[in-house]
Amino acid sequence: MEMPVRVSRDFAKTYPYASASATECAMNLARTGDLVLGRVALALQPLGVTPAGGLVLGILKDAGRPCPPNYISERLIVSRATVTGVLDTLVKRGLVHREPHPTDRRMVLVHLTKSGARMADAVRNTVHSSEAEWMRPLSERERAQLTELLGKIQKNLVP
Amino acid sequence: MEMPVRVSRDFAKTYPYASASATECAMNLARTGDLVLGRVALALQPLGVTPAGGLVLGILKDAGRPCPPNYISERLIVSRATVTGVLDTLVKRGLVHREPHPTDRRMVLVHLTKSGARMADAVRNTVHSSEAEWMRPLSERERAQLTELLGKIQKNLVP
DNA sequence: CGAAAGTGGTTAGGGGCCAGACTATCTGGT
DNA sequence: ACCAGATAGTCTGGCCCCTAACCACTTTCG
Repeated sequence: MEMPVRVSRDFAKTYPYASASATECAMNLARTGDLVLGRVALALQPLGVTPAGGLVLGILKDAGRPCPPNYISERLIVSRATVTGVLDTLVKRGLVHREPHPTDRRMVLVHLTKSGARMADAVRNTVHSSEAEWMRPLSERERAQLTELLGKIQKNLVP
Repeated sequence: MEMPVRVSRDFAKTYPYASASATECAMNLARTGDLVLGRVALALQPLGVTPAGGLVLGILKDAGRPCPPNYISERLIVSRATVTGVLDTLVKRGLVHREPHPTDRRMVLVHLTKSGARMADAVRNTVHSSEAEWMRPLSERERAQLTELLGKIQKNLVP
């Protein structure tokens, strides 16, 4: 497969209303993002934790105190239903446990266990050292450029 | 949320072995890729087809003839088991049907139905016109830069 | 020829993600 | 005090994705 992915030679003729450069950006963005996510999953596999689980542990660790699932869902930019599922698997692995909120009985507080806290550190270390590896072919200048370009797209996409 | 996503001020102190620029690239890559995929799903929703299903229809359309699932799985860079599932939902929607291979009895050939072929076109049109929208904030020069940078990362990630 | 190795598709089981529905609980305004 | 609306967490049912195991069929090779 070509890298980066390119549109076919007659793209402009087949899709006159489209933009070849935009399509190439979108395809390569999706592809590279997917590759990176796959690599994260691979790097975390030996730790016995999934990317989603690792992110949740990091959020709890950063907060420095037990948090309700709703807080996690906002940070992760993911639905509350999804957080319920991720927490279930973290509980199964003994990295986290749920306790009722002392005053608001609608809520639950998610606590990091000892091994959950250790795992949060291990995840950060693993992921951050992998990232340096992945981005090696880019100079500092190119990395700054890439981040800027991605930021522009995000601003346009998020509103 | 900041865009692009930035690492905290004391990142270098907390993770001395890591690279802040690499981490920012990775975070924004994952985030932007995810945003784009979400937008694709959103754009396709009115058509009643999912991104994975849309890609399969496109592969069949491009091939111009019935294809075995294995071929689709290689093109999609996805496991055969996943293709089985995606085909099941396409069959349910009447966009595709399976026929036994005439000579090799291990295989199946996936045929586009009439409405599947129409859907393949609709998907392409919808996605390509959305892409132009998403990339609007980038000049032609910036788009070329972005594609090049992503290509470098891919080359480093794939082997 | 006939067994071993390879290939193609599916199934089973584990996650992750979502929308929508449901329950329990809080809060605000009358 | 009370009820309507907001909020928190969960469950259901879909879809996507993976690995491993399985079965049927082909190919290869002694």
